[in-house]
Formats: sequence, C-alpha cells, structure tokens
Amino acid sequence: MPELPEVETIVRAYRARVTGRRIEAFDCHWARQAAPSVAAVRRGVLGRSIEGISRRGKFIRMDLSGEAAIFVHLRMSGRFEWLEPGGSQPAHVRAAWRFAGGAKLLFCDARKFGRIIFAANGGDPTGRLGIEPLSRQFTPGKLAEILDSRRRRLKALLLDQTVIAGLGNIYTDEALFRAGLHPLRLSDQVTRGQAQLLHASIRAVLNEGLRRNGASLDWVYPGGQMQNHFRVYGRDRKPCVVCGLTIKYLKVGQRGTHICPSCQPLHDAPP
DNA sequence: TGGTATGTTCCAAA
DNA sequence: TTTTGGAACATACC
Repeated sequence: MPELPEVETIVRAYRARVTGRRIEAFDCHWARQAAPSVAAVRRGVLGRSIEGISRRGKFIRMDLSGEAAIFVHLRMSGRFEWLEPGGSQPAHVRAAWRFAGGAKLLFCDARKFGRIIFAANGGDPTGRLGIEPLSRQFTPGKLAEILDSRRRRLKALLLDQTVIAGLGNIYTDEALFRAGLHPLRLSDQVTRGQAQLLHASIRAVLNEGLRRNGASLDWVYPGGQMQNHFRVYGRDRKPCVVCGLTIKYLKVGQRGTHICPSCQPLHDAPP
C-alpha cells in the first residue's frame, strides 16, 4: 500500500501520540510478521520508551531508550491504529504495543505481508536502502549517475529500493509521465536533460503527495487526497490530461503500469 | 469465479 | 555479472 508520502504522513500523524510512551506489553498474533521472533521483539521492547519516530524509505522507525529501535514495514496492507482503553478493536489486528496508561498502538494488516523488526546494535534493515529522493544529496547529477551506471528499464530501476528509497508503483508512474519517459526505456539511454526533468518530476510528485497527505485508493489507507490528482495512474482508457490520447495499461515487471503512448515515447524522435 | 491490488524476496533463466 | 521473469507470501474487493 503505502509509498513515501503515505508513510511520512503516518509518521507525522503518530509522532505526538507515541513519543515518550513507555511500552508495557507487546504481542503479535501472526508469528512470521515479527523478526527475529515474537519473543525477541517482546523481550527487546518491554520496559523501553519510544524516544522518536521517523521514516527511512518506506520503513517506519521508532527509536527506543537504550540504543534500540523498532522498524515497521507496512508492505501492501499494513496500517497503524490507536486504541484507547475500552475502545473497540478494528479488523485485522496482528500486533499491539500497550503503553503505560493502557492505550495501545495496533498494527493491522489484512494481507499479513507487513513486518515488525526489533534491532538493538546493528541489524538495521534500512542499511541496504538507496538514496532518499527528497534529501539534499539527491541531485539531478546524482540521478544521472544512477541512470548511467546501469542498463535497466526505468520503471524497474525507480522501484528498486536499494537504488532510490521510497518510490512505489503509483509515484513511479506519475513521475515517468510528468517527465515524458516510457517506463521501458533503458536507463543509460536517458539524456542529461531528461534526467534533470525526471529528477524534478520525482520530487514534484512526492512533494505533492505529501501536501495531499498521500493517496487513498481503498479501505487500507484513509485520509489522503492525492488519488484525486493523479495524472496517469489508474486512468487507463481515459484521455491523457496533456494530449487527449487514450491512456494505456501494461505490465512492467509484474506491476500494473499506466502510460500515455504519445507523451511517453519509448525512443526519442530522430533529429 | 477470476483478476487485481500503493510491496518485497528468492531463485532460475537469459 | 547484471538484469529480468515468475512464484511466493495472504487476503479482500469488484
């Protein structure tokens, strides 16, 4: 489900609620979602306080007292819910942290793909992630270097979290559309000028997603508005907002992909 | 009923 | 060595 803007929105929404809370209990009902194990996570978090919450790529990181941290990846359908004592349980609760006072942070996940990882000195699952696309280090030159040093389809490259961390299927389609680049174009066949445009497009779609609190497409992630401002994602068989031609749906590396065949040519026109 | 889903990982094949 | 394809994970929705 969530990509960088959605995860960041969740982190911001929960920051005030979880910061400073002392964890009194942890449980997880679907064992494979907790790593290294449910018992290890419980042992690790019990008695510690949450000192901060942040995002790295699509991971949520909760720093704990005593040099430890919890990492949560929501994958396709994970979400957080807040439960006050006496409140009613939402559907698909897979794990819960109970704090002093009785309030609970719930981890709900219909598809059970999400992960909760406890790390004490090392074992940080975000270590393999690529550059943050909204960071100062992500420059047009850096993107050009990333594209040049490989020969991969643009869509596959942008979705690769070890290269750039945080883009998912939606924002990748939106960024490629705004840059006028076909998802199947090979990365080393992108000109310097196109790389610059792609860089600006990536930042623009992510920033717009943040401004609109993410995109809400189904029951999984509520509250966002970005779904009302897609230019290409989910618009197959509808007219392109730029040229009016019909938006096409194709599969690229098992992922549904939306393009305007006219605005996103596979090859540059000869001079 | 079958196809589809905002994600990642693992292995085989090219 | 690098890149891609397919399956797997598990469930809900239309």
